[in-house]
Amino acid sequence: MRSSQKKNTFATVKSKLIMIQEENTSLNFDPHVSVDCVILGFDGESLKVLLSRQGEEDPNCQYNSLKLPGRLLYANEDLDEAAEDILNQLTGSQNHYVRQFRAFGSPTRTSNPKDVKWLENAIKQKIGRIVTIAYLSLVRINNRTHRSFAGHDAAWYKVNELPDLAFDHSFIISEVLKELEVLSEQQPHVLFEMLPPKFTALQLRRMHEQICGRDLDVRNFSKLILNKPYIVPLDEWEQNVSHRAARYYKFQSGKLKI
Amino acid sequence: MRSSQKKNTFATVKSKLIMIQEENTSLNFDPHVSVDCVILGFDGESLKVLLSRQGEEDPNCQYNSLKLPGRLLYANEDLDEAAEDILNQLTGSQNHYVRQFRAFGSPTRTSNPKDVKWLENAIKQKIGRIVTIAYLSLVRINNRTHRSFAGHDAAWYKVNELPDLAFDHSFIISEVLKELEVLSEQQPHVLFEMLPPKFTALQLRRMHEQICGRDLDVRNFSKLILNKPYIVPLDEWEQNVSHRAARYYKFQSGKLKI
DNA sequence: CCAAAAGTGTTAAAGTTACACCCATGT
DNA sequence: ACATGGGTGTAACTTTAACACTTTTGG
Repeated sequence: MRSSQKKNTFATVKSKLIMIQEENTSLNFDPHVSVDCVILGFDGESLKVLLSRQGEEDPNCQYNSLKLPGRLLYANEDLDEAAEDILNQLTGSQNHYVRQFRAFGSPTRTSNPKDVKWLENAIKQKIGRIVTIAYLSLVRINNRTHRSFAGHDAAWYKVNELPDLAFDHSFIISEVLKELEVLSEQQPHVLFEMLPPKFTALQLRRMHEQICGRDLDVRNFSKLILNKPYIVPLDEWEQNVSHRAARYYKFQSGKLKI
Repeated sequence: MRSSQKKNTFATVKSKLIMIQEENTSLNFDPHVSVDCVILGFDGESLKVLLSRQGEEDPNCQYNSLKLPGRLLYANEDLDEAAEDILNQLTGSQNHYVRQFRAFGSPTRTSNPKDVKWLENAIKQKIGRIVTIAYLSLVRINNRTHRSFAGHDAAWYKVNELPDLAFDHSFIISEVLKELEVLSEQQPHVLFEMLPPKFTALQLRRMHEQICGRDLDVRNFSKLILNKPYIVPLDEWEQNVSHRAARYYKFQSGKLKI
């Protein structure tokens, strides 16, 4: 033991340092790897995305304080595990849909001066570059969802009215929203993760309208969606509404033949 | 200049080394990031994937010598750039389709002893973990494509008859093939990157059959595909075939309304 | 004239779109 | 009674799937 310690002469240590520095700046430079989650929900009116706020709400703040929830990847952690963990930290372990979306690795994605400032402050080390793996997830908005995450507040924001976000997070969200439109056509059943256990036809239709960005015909929508075997009508109706009460439906995950 | 050099005292250098080592082994341990390309082609009969062979063809070789072409990400290089570069190294700068597919980052994906052996041999440093960003690309198979890549041979292999591959590359390919089936339905025009400039209806149909894994009706296929505006018939026919000569078509990338 | 692959149309079924009126409830 | 949103059906059109015979060419 001792004898191996003794090998740390100035020359040896310095050569190791140079080796590592070269490694970090040349061919095999290793970027940091992070996982960011685009967590989407629907409140009956609008599509919303869960963002975490870093630091003060001061509008003169020196860095972009709103960002997607995410963090650097831990050692020995799978990408999917990291995404699940981030999600659970924020929303508890309720049901949700989560899927890898895409990696974003532009060398300039962390170069905005405001973001550099934040990174240096938050991570306490010089960050050259971060390759992030973005995840798309769909959850139900409820009160428990407003949890703090790593000491920072998380809150829901309408996807149509987003302020400036850190890094390329605005871009990532816009790409995810395009993907969501595809998803709503190909696997409409995953969208039910965003609805309450009981929902009306109107809620269901509004959600689809928000996602595909246009109004849908009421009658055609009923035929196409409400007749699916995985949507079952309940013997419950709205209460105390000043018009004919709407029926409630539930999602039956059993057989989801489309 | 000189005075700043002098700051590299033993203590300073050693503390830097420790800092870097800690950074590499604790919470924010940084995995290596690589880009691997699933390069697909069609030879008129079968779907094929371009694999690179590392080292000898000896069946008793100590490591899995066939793998997807790929490499670690360079500093200041975008993910898409890396994929394009890998592709160009192998195939020249002909037309091709290339798109990010998915990141694979299981901590155990590099733990097969054969693969560890190869990594140590090839990269000359201890590799804890590699997160790879897999790309899907479609190219035309021609003679120029059989290039060497970083000193290793590359060759086409039928996707239905693949031998064991290094790491999780067999899995990555199988996932990409599922994606290709989706792609062939949603953006059938990208498939033309795999066909020669002139092709017959039979070649086109065989390609689709290989991708979707079942036989297609000749007449329906003609109606659905050959009538697309982006497929234009030529006044050329096969020569010297012992049956009625088939017409050649070309792909017109101008207006690809589906 | 035979073998081998090319080329071509019709019909039935399913799915999609467009469109308008009466119903139930609270005020 | 009225204002508000709930709920329902039909007809035209488009898309998909199933299916068989004649044509061209070389040997």
